[in-house]
Amino acid sequence: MPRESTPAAQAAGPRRPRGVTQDRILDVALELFNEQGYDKTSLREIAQRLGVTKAALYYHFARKEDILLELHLKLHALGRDLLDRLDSLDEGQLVAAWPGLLDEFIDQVLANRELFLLHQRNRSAFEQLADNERHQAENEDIEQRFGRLLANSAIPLADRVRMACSIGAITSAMMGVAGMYGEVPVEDVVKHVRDAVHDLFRASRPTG
Amino acid sequence: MPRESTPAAQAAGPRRPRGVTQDRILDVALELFNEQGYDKTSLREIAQRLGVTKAALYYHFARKEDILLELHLKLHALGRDLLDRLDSLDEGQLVAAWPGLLDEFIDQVLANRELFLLHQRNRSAFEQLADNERHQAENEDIEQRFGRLLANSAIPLADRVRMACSIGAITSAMMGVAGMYGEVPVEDVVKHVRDAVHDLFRASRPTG
DNA sequence: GTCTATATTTCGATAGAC
DNA sequence: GTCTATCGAAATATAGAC
Repeated sequence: MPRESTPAAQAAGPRRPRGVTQDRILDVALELFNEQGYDKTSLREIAQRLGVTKAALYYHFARKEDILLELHLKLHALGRDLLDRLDSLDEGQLVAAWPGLLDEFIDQVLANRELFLLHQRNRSAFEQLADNERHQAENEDIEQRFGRLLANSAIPLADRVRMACSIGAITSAMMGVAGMYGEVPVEDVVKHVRDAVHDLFRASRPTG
Repeated sequence: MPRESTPAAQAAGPRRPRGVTQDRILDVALELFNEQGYDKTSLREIAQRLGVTKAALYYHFARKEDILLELHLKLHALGRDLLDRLDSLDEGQLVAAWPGLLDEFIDQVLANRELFLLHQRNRSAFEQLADNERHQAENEDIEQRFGRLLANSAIPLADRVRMACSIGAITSAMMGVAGMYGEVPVEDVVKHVRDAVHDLFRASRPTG
């Protein structure tokens, strides 16, 4: 039997799928990457689920890596305006503004759970993207900017640590919300997450 | 179907004790997996850095997956006694005991940074291990047990959410400690992390 | 326990027809 | 834009000598 190119698509549905757009590829890829991991997902599988052949994907994306890159850029776009707003603040106002930004971040995670999940579960794959030309050319990586924030000694260390804590707390507590806490409304979970991370910044504590 | 014939290794001879080579493989593998990611690291590279050939590795580990599995089991052993102690508590005492357990967890993360880093950056690879026979036979996965804890409706949701938050906060804030906050002593960072996660459980807040 | 050599598989990527 | 067909390059894994 032929090794690849199992069309099965023409015959499968009542009508042939419309043109394979980049967005459909990205949707299916995101789905599969989250199910199996980026590295364990082959282009053959993506194509199969889309009902096209592997070669068709190469019309839209020159390399497999470019698919992941495109998903990464979506994530990047989300974080960019938050970080831009941070950059416009001086260190004194930054800590005070942080809880508000966390609320926005929580909203973003909620609205883009799959994207954030992808990042959380395929970190090393994302880090490999750093070598990518387009990645370097078009964007400064979000985590580099966040890293500089954490390294900024003008901000008290206690606050920087709590900034890092809050991001980790949010992603960790909200990511697999589906059933993670049993049959509980998502809004309830979110409310408690907001409370928790706000507590990290309102306690009376020594700065240093 | 074990590999068979581990010749006279544990006979307390002056020769190489059993397991030394396995440990060296695991050390190098952990190193490379963290540098490049599990999937992007080939057995050829591991063998090369060890100064042996690829085939030699197969004497010690039947499959590449088994190397990752062994590292996973080390991680599992660390978390097991913490979870065992949790299981011996009833829900009422559990929340009160949590901050103390967090301190121990922080110590474990500190003493095994590379292992925790591996897990954080290769999550999807670890999840693939679930299919592994030995993994299923010998161990109940740590994250499954933690998952049941979070789903335990006998504990107030607010507390369960904060449990999840605290774990994420610790791993997120402490993992890349090397230079993450500039040239700051690790002990200082750890102190602030302890303060932060303790705050998550001492604030006066409504339970629900 | 380690080696050489090779089998086997699968994947990413390309060429060219339609 | 999608297909058929195939290439070339890895990688995992095995066989068997020493």
